[in-house]
Amino acid sequence: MAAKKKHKFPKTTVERLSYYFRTLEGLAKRGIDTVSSEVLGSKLNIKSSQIRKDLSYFGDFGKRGMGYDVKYLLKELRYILGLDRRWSVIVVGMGNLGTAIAQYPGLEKRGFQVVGFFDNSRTKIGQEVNGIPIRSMDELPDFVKENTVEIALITVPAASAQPVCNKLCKAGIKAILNFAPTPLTVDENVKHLSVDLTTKLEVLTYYMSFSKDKLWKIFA
Amino acid sequence: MAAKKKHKFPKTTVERLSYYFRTLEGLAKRGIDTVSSEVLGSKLNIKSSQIRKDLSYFGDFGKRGMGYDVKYLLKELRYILGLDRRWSVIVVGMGNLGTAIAQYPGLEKRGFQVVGFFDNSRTKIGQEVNGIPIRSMDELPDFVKENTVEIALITVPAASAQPVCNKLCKAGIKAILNFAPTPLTVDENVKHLSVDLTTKLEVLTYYMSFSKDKLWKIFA
DNA sequence: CATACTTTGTTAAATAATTCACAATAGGTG
DNA sequence: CACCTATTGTGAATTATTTAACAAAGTATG
Repeated sequence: MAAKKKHKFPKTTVERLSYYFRTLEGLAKRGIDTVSSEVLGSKLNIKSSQIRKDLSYFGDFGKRGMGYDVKYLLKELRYILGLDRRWSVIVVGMGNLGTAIAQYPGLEKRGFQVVGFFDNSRTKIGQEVNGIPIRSMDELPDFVKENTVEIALITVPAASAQPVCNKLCKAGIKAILNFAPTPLTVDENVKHLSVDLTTKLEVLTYYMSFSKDKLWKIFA
Repeated sequence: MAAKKKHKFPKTTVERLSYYFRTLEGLAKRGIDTVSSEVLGSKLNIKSSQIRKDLSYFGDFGKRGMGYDVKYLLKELRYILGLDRRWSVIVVGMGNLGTAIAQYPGLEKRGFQVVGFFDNSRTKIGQEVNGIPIRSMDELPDFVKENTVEIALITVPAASAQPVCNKLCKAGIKAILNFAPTPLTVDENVKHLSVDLTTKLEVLTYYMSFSKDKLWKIFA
């Protein structure tokens, strides 16, 4: 089952796989059961050769002359992206952003089960969001262990992000998605990425001010 | 004043400039007025040569033997990133995410002035957020023109993102930051980027499932 | 003011990512 | 079943990005 090939591949490949997956879901929903790299690429503004190469890092999923079977490729990508299982997620920092993300329906849909909320504000602790209580930061280490939580979303202000991150690492979390606009120093073995609203806006204003270039096609 | 050099530069350079800017702000706040590329790099897990190269695309901002004057470099980066002026921003889609972002203090701090909210839900129109009323989508074109709005944040569900985008382009918006998990087709001359929570999570779960690699240092 | 020390800006080298181009192959057709 | 068309998978070529290395240029010191 999938992931059978050897080579190193570009860091951006995995991100593109996610886009392919999403686009294929749309095709499947419309009852389309075969797609060529050319057609898939045209929907994403990606060259067909890029798609074929990305997929080839993981296996031979297509049929020459015929293209890719949508359902089969979806199954393979689901496996590669780790979406064939459920992941337990906690949200740390229940301000506006944390609360919004906690209720984002896209999480459940992809198998990300939000099982706990944490904050250190007296007024917030004990309140419920989606029927789940907001817990004190002191409860975090035990909670992570008892519920085998693997992923944490950090939605605290920039200044508290690093201490929160340290606590999460110590508690044995496996991955962190950071929404605080600050770089984090994270344990070697903990995967982490940041999502950064402010930086994206600044990239936009740079291009608005100085450039006629289009931005990345992939983000289109 | 800045932006004086010729060459093409990597697409990722602008994003890094934003990180440099943010880090320099921190240094300035701590009263530090000179920094070397080495020290700046160590704070961001970026090689000093990368920093020097990125900056060199835009000008000669440092002094050999001395490093960079923090305040001066901040001023130059502020100019390059278009942060030396105010930008009028609207938010389209006032669900949880839209509401959260509308109240994000980082926007005002960087000169992004949120001047209008739009939604098409009867129950939401007329309500106020931060003292600003939520308006009907019908009012959008006139509002954009009358208030010279340049940036729109799309926080509607994936299915409505493209129609909203079309409306924004027609209304003469200059840039779009898309939070809906779907690719958009946008007018040639409208800059746009997407911020994608789901994709980032899927990248994480791929790496959790299959790889011992660290993720990008820049996002650390 | 000569020497030692720093640290930039830049050219060259090394790596990485994308795109091209085409042989290999599956399926359809007469 | 021979030929035609479509489209993959991939090695080679191209393009893009990062890193190394170092001369140039500044400060500090005795």
